[in-house]
Amino acid sequence: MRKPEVVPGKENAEKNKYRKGLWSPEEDEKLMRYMLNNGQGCWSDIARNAGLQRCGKSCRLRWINYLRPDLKRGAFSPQEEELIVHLHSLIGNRWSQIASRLPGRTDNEIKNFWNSTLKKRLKNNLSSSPYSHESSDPRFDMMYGGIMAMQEHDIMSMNISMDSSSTSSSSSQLPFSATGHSSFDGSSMAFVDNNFQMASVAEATNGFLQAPGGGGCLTEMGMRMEERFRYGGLEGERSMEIEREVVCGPHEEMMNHPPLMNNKSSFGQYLGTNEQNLNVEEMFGDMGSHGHLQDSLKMGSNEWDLESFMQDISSLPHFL
DNA sequence: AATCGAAGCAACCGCCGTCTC
DNA sequence: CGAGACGGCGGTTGCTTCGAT
Repeated sequence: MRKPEVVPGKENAEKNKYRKGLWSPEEDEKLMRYMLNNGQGCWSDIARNAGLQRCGKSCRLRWINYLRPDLKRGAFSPQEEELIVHLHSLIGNRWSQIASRLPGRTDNEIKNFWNSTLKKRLKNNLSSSPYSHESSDPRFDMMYGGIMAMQEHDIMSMNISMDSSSTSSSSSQLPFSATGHSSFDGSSMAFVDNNFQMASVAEATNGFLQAPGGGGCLTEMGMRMEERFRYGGLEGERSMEIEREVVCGPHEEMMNHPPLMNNKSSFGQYLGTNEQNLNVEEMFGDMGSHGHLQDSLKMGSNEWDLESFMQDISSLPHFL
């Protein structure tokens, strides 16, 4: 935490107008009282009118992260942890989006929790066991161990499951779910799907092993699959281009070792074709008919609609 | 009791998108 | 249409706490 301080120097006069550092109880009280009486508005005005020598941004942050009455205090519940891990596997470091799925939790809180606790736990789980059997928390094995096992056993084919109609089986616990062998033992694991089949995972994993950082990224950090769907230029049609980005390791690993295969054609290579036009309903099954997602997919935007996606994944079963 | 390092967390920084003039 | 203000977000910093030695 930071001590309250005022930066000296004339050149910083503008900055000096505002206090920085820790909030005093008096400041908290001023802001709280003002917010409860007047509600939210322009944060610069709030700071001024509440009699605070803080910039609007600082007030906003304090309110959102600490003073808001609906904030939930205390440790994260196991369910919350699972949801964070699950959502992070889907959308990465979009903390505000993740926070929006956890009532009473802030993006900052979740971000801190992830960086200090969950990330470490994931790492420990991976280093303790390349396969999921011996690690302490099977949920993380599900997330990060499964694909490692695939690579290890050179599975030659797998299907991508978008079967969201199964709402209670283990197959629905991941965006790509393993059915049949939820333990991800690799020896007989297969990703099952109704719709399309990935021709050669071996080819894909070979690609990763050639990534900067070498195969180590697979064995040390596990692998993470991240999908991005692009749909554009197909107005009025349900077909869309799918761009699949497969990356290895947690986020920081991804930053260090950008994925080699991150474009449309590369995924086509995975599939053994140059391009895949996929039906949304086929892709998402029932999920696509839940409303927002399918609608958003038809909008002709070049980026998929995250908001809608987040709304739609609420219809999916949670991790446990 | 003192020291040190890791963990946890509050808050700042800088960037980006949106809005307003 | 461009500039500036503002809000939101993710990344990062640095302080406090706590446990181990």
